[in-house]
Amino acid sequence: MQSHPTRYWLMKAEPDSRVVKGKDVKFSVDDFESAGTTPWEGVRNFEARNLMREMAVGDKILFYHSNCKNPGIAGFAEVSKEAYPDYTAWDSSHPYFDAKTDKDKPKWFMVDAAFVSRARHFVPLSLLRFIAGLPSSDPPTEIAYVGENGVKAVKAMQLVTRGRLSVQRVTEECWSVIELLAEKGGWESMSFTKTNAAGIRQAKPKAGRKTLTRKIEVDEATADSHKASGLQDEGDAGAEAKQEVTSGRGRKRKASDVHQEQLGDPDQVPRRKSTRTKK
DNA sequence: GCCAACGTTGGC
DNA sequence: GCCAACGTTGGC
Repeated sequence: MQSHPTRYWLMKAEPDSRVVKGKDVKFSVDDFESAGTTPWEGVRNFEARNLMREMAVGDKILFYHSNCKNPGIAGFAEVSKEAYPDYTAWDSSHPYFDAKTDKDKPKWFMVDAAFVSRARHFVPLSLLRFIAGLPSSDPPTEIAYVGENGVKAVKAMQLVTRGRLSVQRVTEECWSVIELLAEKGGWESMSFTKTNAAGIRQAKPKAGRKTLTRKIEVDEATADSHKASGLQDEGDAGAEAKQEVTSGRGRKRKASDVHQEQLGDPDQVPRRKSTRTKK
């Protein structure tokens, strides 16, 4: 039934409890497994939204644990319902209510995702970063089975090169590598946490941005949440594809991610899919 | 339209 | 909890 080839995506959720407006937004692989199918609500980022609108039933999803002690891919899922308006944006009691949208012209969308399986071996981000930092395309012996193409695929993952988008496109090669890693494991004896074995990681540039300038005292007031909600319009901006990253402050990227989520029914526990919510 | 400030994401 | 990365807002 799909009129086009299956596509692959990576979607993040936060497995640790975090209370937002009185509701715990945590959504771990355990929660996902229990829920079976869940609406991916709360995404309030244009690029992430646009990607969800490209999803078709049957597309595969890498379920990622974000903003936690041990981030990484915890399971597999698939799109079970195409994008439709995210009704939580109209729920004024909801943490991610967006007063700027109206039902006649939905701005935010969500898809339904169905849990498929857990990763037999949790695939930590640290492993992916380690692979991405390898000097060549030769995988270490422990995971020789991923092959050179596998290493190349990981090196190109947005999860590694970009990071912040909570809904990302993933190549078929990448999907295969993650699936293999999750199935076979083998890196248990390696140590690449933090400084990781090769010390790779992206070293950080140090001079970078000047954002540091700001650190003022912000009162963390609770800001209204409206701010980020976006105002851009929906028009689809979609595509923006790439842009350059200018140096200095003005970087420009394009989209971003962000989503959060919320709850579904009053009875149900709210689940968060996205990573970070705003405070 | 540019760019500085700001607020958030999210790894560590 | 810290802070780097970066999207977004808003002044000009």
